[in-house]
Amino acid sequence: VMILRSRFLDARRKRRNFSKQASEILNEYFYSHLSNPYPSEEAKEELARKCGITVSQVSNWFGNKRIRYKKNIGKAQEEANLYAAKKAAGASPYSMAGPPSGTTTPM
Amino acid sequence: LMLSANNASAGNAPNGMGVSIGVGMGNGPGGSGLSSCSLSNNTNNSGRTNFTNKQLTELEKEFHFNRYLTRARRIEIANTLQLNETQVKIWFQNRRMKQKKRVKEGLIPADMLTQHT
DNA sequence: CTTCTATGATTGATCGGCCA
DNA sequence: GTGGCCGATCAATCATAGAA
Repeated sequence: VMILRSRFLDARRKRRNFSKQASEILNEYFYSHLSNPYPSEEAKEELARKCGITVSQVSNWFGNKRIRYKKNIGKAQEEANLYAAKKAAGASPYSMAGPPSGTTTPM
Repeated sequence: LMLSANNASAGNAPNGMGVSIGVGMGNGPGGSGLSSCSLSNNTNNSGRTNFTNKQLTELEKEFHFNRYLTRARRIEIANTLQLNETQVKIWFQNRRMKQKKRVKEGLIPADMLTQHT
């Protein structure tokens, strides 16, 4: 193992988890579009703004989320489906309540 | 040494995820025994090749010389580094995308293309 | 403080589309 | 038709933050 950690210089070293709210926004979008969790460039830009992260980070998040979601299915993942149930896509007539800020701006 | 930033970029959608499996892959290692160090290419259990430090260094050097490869150059490099032409080609494509990403977000050297230190 | 899990980033390789 | 490139994505992996 000298087999280097040429990746030492990788930026992975200093990673910061996203804020709780950012994760909330991302998960909300993901579960609201489970049938097609591939946000457009524009959608990514908006998510990035709302979350206070870069578009690239949004892409990374979705990439990881899709794969990891798929690797579970049948797990508590469906539990997280609560996100969808709670805020559903587009317009939830009833409660828009929920967690934090109601930055629910569909599109 | 160079800087490093992060990111990736966004994307739009193929559609329907679900069953994406099917990783067809095309070439297997050709069936080799194990991959250690010496001969043979060291591909992982999966089809991913683990480039050595030397290979990466050479590729990087070549990239700074030219961001695009000519067929001849590609063959030469592939030979020198004991890689396939395809691997070299793909490495350059990925490298170009990576640099673009860096330029897009991070502030990377304004002009490095015209190359002048 | 140590161990284990969750999560962000990196990267070789694939897929579809476009163009010379 | 053929081949390279681009853009997005996948899939495995790395390295660390955070929970137990």
